[in-house]
Amino acid sequence: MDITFENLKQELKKKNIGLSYQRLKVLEYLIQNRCHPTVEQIFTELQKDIPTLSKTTIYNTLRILAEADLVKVINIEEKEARYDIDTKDHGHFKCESCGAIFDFPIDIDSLIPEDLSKFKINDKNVYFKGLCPGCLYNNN
Amino acid sequence: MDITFENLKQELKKKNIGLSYQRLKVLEYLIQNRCHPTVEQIFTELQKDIPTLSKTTIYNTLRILAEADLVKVINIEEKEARYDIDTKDHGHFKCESCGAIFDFPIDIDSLIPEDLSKFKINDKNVYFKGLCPGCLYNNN
DNA sequence: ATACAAATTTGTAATCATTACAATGCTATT
DNA sequence: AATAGCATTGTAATGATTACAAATTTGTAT
Repeated sequence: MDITFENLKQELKKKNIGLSYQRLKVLEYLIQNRCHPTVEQIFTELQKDIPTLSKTTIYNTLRILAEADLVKVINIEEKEARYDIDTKDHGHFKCESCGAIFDFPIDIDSLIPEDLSKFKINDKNVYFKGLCPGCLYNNN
Repeated sequence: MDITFENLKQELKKKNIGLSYQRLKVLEYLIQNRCHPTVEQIFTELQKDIPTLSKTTIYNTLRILAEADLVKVINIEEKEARYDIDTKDHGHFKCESCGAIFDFPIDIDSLIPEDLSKFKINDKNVYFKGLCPGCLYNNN
């Protein structure tokens, strides 16, 4: 299923999550900004539309969306969480020079070892770090 | 190369890292406690041996060991970092019920897609979350 | 051994993302 | 319009980590 605003609204309804203006704005932002934004980024941008916006609302909304599996939390950094509207399995690469986070395809399931056959896996994360082609080229 | 106290001491010398009592104690603790301990755990335990020990020393030591690639930082949790003396590639599974972290073998390199051929990969992490066999059995 | 410089440790204070909580505001239903 | 329940807001608390400066230890040259 495609990640469209309408589809996600359906999902929220299906899961009995109220479609408040703030929540829809957060969703909209995540759909349009696939750069794995931080709470700070989302807050700063949406504040332009909603002057009374509280950062707590962003935290609440993201927690609810994550619990409903509509958003994936990315803990690739030590300090600040990032959020991804794409919940399908894929890897993340963080450039240690420019800080950008890149998606890459990865077939995680094909590598799950026999050792885990008795475990119930709810969440799979593959994080790489290093230097992206641009920074390598510029010797950053 | 095996992970022994003596081998690690050699590594420290080779990298011009002073072999202070505190640093050796941290290494010793990590070798003997492969449960991916937190700073708090390491500090609490070593304090018994070194009453004047400061938590800052644990942080400093772990940062130095990690920079020297003698220890791997595990950011599988949101808040607290964990540390692993085993720097060879392997996956980590965190049980969301009991909190235990399990190692599992995984051939990460075979998964790296063509898309990343122009990236320099310095660090690879595979983190799963879910329920371990024990907790599944006990319906935790 | 002594003195000195450099490295290391220590303790306190600051930082900063996240969470707790209570008060206010909004929405839907009757 | 009244009410109840949910959502938002703002402030204060939490807690891991870092900054920093003083004190201690270590290594080295004399």
